[in-house]
Amino acid sequence: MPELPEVEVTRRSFVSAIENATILDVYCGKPLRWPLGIASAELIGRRVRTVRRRGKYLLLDLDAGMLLLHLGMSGSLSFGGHLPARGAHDHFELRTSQGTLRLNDPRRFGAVVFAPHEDAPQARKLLGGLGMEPLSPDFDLERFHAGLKRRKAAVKQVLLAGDVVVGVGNIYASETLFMAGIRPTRSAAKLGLARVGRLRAAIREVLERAVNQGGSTLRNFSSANGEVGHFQLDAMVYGREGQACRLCTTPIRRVWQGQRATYFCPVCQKN
DNA sequence: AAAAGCCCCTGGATGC
DNA sequence: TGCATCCAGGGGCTTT
Repeated sequence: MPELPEVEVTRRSFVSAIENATILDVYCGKPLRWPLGIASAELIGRRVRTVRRRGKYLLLDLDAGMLLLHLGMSGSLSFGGHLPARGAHDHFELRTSQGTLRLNDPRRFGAVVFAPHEDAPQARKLLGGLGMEPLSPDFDLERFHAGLKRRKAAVKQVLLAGDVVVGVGNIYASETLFMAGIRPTRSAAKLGLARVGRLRAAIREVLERAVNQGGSTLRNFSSANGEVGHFQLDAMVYGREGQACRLCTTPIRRVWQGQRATYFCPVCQKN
């Protein structure tokens, strides 16, 4: 579900529909990861300026303050004038003059947090440590290389940590390292410029393609306006333990790194 | 400062 | 069919 492409596709699917809408009512269901941080009544009457994205966070800019929204592992948004009746996992709703924004999140790892402004502690706590945006021009080779240089941990885990580059989730981490021919357990600091260059290209390519094709469909992703993503991630390694590598037929291996599965081809990803 | 573990929660798949 | 176990796409927090 929500890796960077899904979050971006979701944003695009409702940003123009919600811009300039006035908040009429707020619904909070079961608690999410953190409390909203403001009495919901205080949001009523404020207007939604626009919706931005930073990493996997959506930022709803209000005329006073902002809402930071995260989809966690199982969250999805819908926006519309006539949404179906609320279900058991619909835990947050913003009813506006232009439609209702609804968060469905079975596992409730997601969050909606109010911050008075982007430099306020509530926002800095969540956004402060984020790395470069992979699809923006500031994701250049030198800075990426420098960022990896000062991390001795395994490159897979550095990608996931998001403090060097954001938006590379567990699936894309395995996939992009395969594309770049890099062993996931390799120390990030030890990667040479050529490999870092291949990794950077792989990250850009995969994420960009997924965004352009409407979000990857790791299961059944659909954006806030109900459109279904068409990008079938044809995994080269992810989820393919024991199956033949699509390039060299060697069985794909699975290892655990920081309580998460990593997949790689021992031959195509020598080091 | 960085790295390693832990944990939040529900549901689907699998195995007995 | 029922029940237990394992696993899941994230990431902040606490402990080393």
